[in-house]
Amino acid sequence: MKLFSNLQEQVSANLRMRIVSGQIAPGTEFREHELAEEFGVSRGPIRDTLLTLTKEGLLHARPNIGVRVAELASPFKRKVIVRLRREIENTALTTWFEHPDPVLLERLDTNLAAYKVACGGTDFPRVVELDMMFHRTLVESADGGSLVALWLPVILQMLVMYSRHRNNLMISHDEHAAIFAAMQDKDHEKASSLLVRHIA
Amino acid sequence: MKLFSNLQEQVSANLRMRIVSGQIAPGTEFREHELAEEFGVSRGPIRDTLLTLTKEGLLHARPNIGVRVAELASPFKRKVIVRLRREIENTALTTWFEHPDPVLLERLDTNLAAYKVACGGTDFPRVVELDMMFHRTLVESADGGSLVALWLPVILQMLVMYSRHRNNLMISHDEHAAIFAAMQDKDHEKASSLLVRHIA
DNA sequence: CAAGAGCGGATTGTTGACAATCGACGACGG
DNA sequence: CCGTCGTCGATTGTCAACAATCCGCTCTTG
Repeated sequence: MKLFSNLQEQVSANLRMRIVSGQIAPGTEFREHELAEEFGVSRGPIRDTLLTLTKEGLLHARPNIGVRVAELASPFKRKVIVRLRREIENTALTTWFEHPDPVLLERLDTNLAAYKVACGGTDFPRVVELDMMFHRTLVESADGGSLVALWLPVILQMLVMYSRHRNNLMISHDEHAAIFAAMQDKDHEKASSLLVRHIA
Repeated sequence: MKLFSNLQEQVSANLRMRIVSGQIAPGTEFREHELAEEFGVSRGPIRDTLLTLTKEGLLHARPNIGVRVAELASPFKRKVIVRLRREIENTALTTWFEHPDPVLLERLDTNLAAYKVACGGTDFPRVVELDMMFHRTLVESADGGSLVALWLPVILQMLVMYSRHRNNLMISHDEHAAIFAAMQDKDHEKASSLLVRHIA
């Protein structure tokens, strides 16, 4: 089974994680031809990828000039982003507590297990990916995942800011586990409080 | 002076406004070849356009199948979107009141004049565009416009829901004018209240 | 008659070549 | 010596042809 049906998604997923995990520094310039050669594809899918990541806020594109990795968000933007992310994820959490579906708990449990394993390994982008996947699973559970598209650019901005420090992601796992535990206990108040504090 | 440097932006702006203003119904399928013929360009820029509008939430794309105009947002999603938009725009307004720059007032005044004229005309997409531009100008004024990218998908979703009824947009003008007046009077409380109530 | 494999047309995905545009460098003139 | 203009190389923008994939239809088969 192929994970991605087209090249654009493969390249996008790869580059996205490399940027978000801090492997590529802000300001780095991308040349379409270089990327095409590196990934062994033509410039077509590369152009799609650059457009995608630009819309996600990870790249900054200027017509006829080129594209570069976006600079870190300003303190002002950070504050707004934190509030937006809290708004979205806490809404999803509240929705779940209205009809607590055990399927979500299963998925989060699976994620936490994989997260713990990844923390002991050396594949850093993988750790970032699992961190993000925990929250994505939560957001997807509400209203058929209609909020994911709005939520994605927000969390990507946050990850690119914080994932540079490995320590954050280890702490992150414990906080995820605490939120999960509160959900298992059907303690809405506590889970919500932990989630909001986790997002900062 | 050319308004857009490349074809993709021209086509995107055109289609975006046609969708947002309700000229193209949700569910409508797009064929790349047809659009290419209609706009007199090749499929390349069309593909970029479809990708762009998909990321903005106006289109729904399935790999190897095709793309169609996205369905109207669910009531759940609407509530979240309203809160997100209030969060962003009210933050921008608050920021402005910290250092009230008359340049913003000028721009809003210009917009209101054009808005009023457009309301009397027949170019409906133009009216929608000016409605959106009022809020965009506000959001752009804060922190060098860093919030615009996050704000865009949100307002597009709202416009596509409400712009189907011409009446809303006439009322909208008066509410814009009221917000503008409160800003002129340096009445933060009132302007903020009007803005939040306007966004619903 | 129903279910499923296989064919055919239509549509998207990918590619390499060609055109347009921009930034840097150097020559020229004040 | 400094500023300006023009040329050149590099890079992005556009295009049309080719390949891969999917949907609907038909034909077979139990």
